[in-house]
Amino acid sequence: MTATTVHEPTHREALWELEDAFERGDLITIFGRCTVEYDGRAASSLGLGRRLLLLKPDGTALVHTDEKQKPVNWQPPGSEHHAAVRDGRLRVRSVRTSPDETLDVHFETVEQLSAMAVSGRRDLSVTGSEADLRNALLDRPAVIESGFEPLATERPTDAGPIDLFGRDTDGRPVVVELKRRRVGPSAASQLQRYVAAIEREDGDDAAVRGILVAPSVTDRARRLLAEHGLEFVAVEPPSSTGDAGGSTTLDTELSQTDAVDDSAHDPAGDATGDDDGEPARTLSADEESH
Amino acid sequence: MTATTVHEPTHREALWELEDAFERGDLITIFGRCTVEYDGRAASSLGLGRRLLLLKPDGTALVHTDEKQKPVNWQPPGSEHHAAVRDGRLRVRSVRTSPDETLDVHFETVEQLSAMAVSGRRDLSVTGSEADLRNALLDRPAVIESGFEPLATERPTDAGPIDLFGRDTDGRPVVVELKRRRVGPSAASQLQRYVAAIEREDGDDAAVRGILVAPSVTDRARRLLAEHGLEFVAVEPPSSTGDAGGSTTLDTELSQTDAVDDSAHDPAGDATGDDDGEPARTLSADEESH
DNA sequence: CGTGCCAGGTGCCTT
DNA sequence: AAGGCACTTGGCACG
Repeated sequence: MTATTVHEPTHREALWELEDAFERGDLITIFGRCTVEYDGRAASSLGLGRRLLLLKPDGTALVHTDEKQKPVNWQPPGSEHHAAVRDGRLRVRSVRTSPDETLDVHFETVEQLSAMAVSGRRDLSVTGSEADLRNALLDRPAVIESGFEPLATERPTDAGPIDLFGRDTDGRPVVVELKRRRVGPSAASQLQRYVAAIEREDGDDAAVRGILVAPSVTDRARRLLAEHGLEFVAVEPPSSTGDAGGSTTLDTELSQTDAVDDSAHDPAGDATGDDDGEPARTLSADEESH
Repeated sequence: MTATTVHEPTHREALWELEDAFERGDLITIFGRCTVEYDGRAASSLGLGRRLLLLKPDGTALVHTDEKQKPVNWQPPGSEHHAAVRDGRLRVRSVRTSPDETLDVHFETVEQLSAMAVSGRRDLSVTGSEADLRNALLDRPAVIESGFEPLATERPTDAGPIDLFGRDTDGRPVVVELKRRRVGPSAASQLQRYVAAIEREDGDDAAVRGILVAPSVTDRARRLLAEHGLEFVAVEPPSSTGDAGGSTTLDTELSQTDAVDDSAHDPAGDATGDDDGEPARTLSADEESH
């Protein structure tokens, strides 16, 4: 049996089971009436109630109620779990250092205690990240702008690494900041910092352009972009469902190593057209008043 | 009994128990060998392995392994849980809309299924937040600067709400941005946006000062502050280390004013605020509400 | 280990 | 509902 459970144990029985489970490196769940106190980076206290305590062999401790996704209290991995019986009651204490933090769970009653041997693949691959978006744009740089030439990704600057750096058809340096979701003012500020850093470092007389690539942008961010002469290109992240008007959709089905050249495969009906103002994809922030 | 558990049920038995537990609004844990697939804002797939599935009556679904604090897969509150037996195996599906997201857990074997009736106080009071820091500073504005006069908190601007707004002894407007942790460049940008907003809105000829209040600042952020003529004041956030008692003591340490640029308005000495000659006072940011 | 930044961030609150 | 932001953010990658 890979899962052992005791129902309504005495506090001392629970303690024995707990220590055995710690020994085996099991994943442990304890359900019962308890109080919770946390003290460390902040401090909190939680009155008596039925909750689920989840203890992981890596030192994680999670206190869950019947609501919300986040635990009401927790302790990060690397903490040390200790169990003891004080005043006839089970106390589970999870401690870590730097910063010093302590989580105490005092059980009034233990209704159930389970110990499970957990194993299995933990390799989870998530697609749809910003890195995926970047790769898609490297495959099709024209999505950003016709003739845009990528030169570097994660180019380091004084202000931090630039998502995508390149040149436009006029040879002007272009800083591209990628966001996979609708962006607020902070992203505009971030782009502005990068542009300023490149202007300082390269010291070129050629003005540095800054382009924010995201599905959409909030009003404040749009104004902030305009203030700094930055641009915005609407691009839906890869593998996203639905299509918002005026934005380009990237499909990353090119994961096959064979580079199927589908450059002619342009789904949008709008002309790939002349380089005079084509507002469908690239819009200058100071002209698009909405 | 408030917790019912079945060990190694058949998939069909597990389904019955599950549906009963859904009906009762129980907190449910399922432990077994399973695969997990998620598709929505992103997409992921997880191969066969022993994991713990936690289903909450509010629609939350969490898949936990033996490591890490965050679940390896999840579904936020408001989702709908569905259970079914397909090909003789239990499948738990959690779905939500806007955005459309689906989480599928296919069980090869169900080793344990528990249903628990959870109730209890959920009122958690956390001290040490940014709001606490702000209250402490309202009590002792001299910590920011001798003679600083707070005028408003959360003052709205075009760039968003300002944490703390006031005037210095010369009557110049001061924008204060509070952070409870060591800050990076984004906080400096945020402060800069607020200062610019106030300068636009008030249109005063009096230059607007910006002060970042935080425990410490990274190098890049420091340089960024200097660039924009912004200032930094080191203040430790209220912490409750050393006392596990009921009332949280917030001892706000007084640190030296650290004017970043040389055009410092108030260099050296008197900003240490020793003019009020008080021993470090304990500031209660939170009335004993329970 | 600190620094910086993305995240399927989550949660809270205001407009 | 959308926007803006704090968070015991968590987690990762890099110097």
